[in-house]
Amino acid sequence: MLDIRYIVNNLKEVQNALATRGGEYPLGKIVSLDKKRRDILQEVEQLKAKRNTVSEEVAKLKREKKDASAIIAQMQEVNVRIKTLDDGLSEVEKDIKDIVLGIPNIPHSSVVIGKSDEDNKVEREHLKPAKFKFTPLPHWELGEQLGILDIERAAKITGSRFVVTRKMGATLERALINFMLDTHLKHGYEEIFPPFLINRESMTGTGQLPKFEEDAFAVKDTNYFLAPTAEVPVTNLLRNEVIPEDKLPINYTAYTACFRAEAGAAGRDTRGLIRVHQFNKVELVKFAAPEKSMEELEKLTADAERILKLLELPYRVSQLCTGDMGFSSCKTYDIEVWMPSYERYVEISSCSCFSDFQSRRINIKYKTKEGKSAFVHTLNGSGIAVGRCLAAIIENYQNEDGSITVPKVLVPYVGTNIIK
RNA sequence: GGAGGAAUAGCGAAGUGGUCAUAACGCGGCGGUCUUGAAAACCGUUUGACUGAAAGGUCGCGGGGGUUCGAAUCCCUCUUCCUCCGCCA
Repeated sequence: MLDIRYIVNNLKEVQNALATRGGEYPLGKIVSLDKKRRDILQEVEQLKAKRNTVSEEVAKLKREKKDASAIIAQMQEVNVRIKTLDDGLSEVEKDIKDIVLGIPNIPHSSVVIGKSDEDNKVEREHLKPAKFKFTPLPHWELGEQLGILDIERAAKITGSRFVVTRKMGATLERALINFMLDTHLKHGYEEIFPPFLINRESMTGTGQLPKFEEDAFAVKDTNYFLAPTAEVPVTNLLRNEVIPEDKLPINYTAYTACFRAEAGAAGRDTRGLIRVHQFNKVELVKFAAPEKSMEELEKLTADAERILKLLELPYRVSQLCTGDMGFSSCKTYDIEVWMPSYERYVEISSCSCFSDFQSRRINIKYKTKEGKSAFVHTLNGSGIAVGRCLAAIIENYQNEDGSITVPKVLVPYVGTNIIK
């Protein structure tokens, strides 16, 4: 949520900044509604001040055992007016909020301006994709062949876009989760294991709702949603809290299963582990002072990259242009891993700074020693998507005989260096 | 799932319709006096949001709603916590 006062005072600038995202937003409407709000506020507060004064008079008269019925009757009338104004006020406030909640974050000034993913800027690449002397198999074929992926039976249990991992596949998946968490713990992150069911307020806080309700699974007859990412529970961990400045930055890492309806993805990436309704992910979440948040974004991205470096997987990092960034983000780096069967890079992590967009929604502040308080900046990124990582390992580490070499760092976790 | 109790400042806690919540009292924090330094003692200080050019005003006693001229206090509702019972991994 943007700062309404900032919108009102910097209308042109906000308009231009949002235009780089390629959308149009009713900012003028906000300005006029805000004017209306303040007009009502002024009138109703004056009346309330009067009421407070008169109430004191009533108390005084009663104490002196005098008659107060005249001014009480007068106040009854004033109260009717107050009630009307108050109702009008909450209506205007709701209208403003409805609009503001639909407006995306302002891109950071350093972000590349562009329309679509074609305008994203590749920042760096790590390792060259390997050239196979044979035709590499896609992970779903090799996985089924080795009996470590069972997509058909997953469909029996639940439906399409679900997977079952088995034997070394299951072990490898569990190993990846532990390896990722262990690595982040070594680099200053605190481990969080949150609930997978999330209430509406939390989903709204981090921006999944109200705009993207169709992307989430709702639990029938409850107020709960299945977590689409650990970002939601972990960011909301500090909702309505004030953090002493010397505690910043706060670094959390969390493993959760993630659940996504993939409503708009019919026919895309239908095979294998790439686009499924339930997947595992290790997430990184940071809370930082505003002047440090861009620096922390670089660190967070490096922390996510570290996983791929240690796994020795080829990847690249792109900065998303204004037109391709997510709704709440002010700057985003995507990390993409090389997927031989696709013959292209596939997103495996998305690292974003949200400035105070989320913290204003969910009221997370920090307080300096001098007693000044302001909204913190929130950041998060996958550290990294486990399912896609598993797919990348299967494909990039496959051998001609249909076996898979286990990445060196995972050997202690799985107890073998080859899967066959 | 059933029965009862509770929620007030950083913490504990008083206040149960109108001389006051810039909230008694205690602890903690911060500043100071004293001290070579520290402790103790003493003195002072210690919420946030909105609105307004300012003076000022409004709101905030877990959240929301209601009664009243006036609500921390009465009523409804939701949430969380505690105690007991039942069930359970």
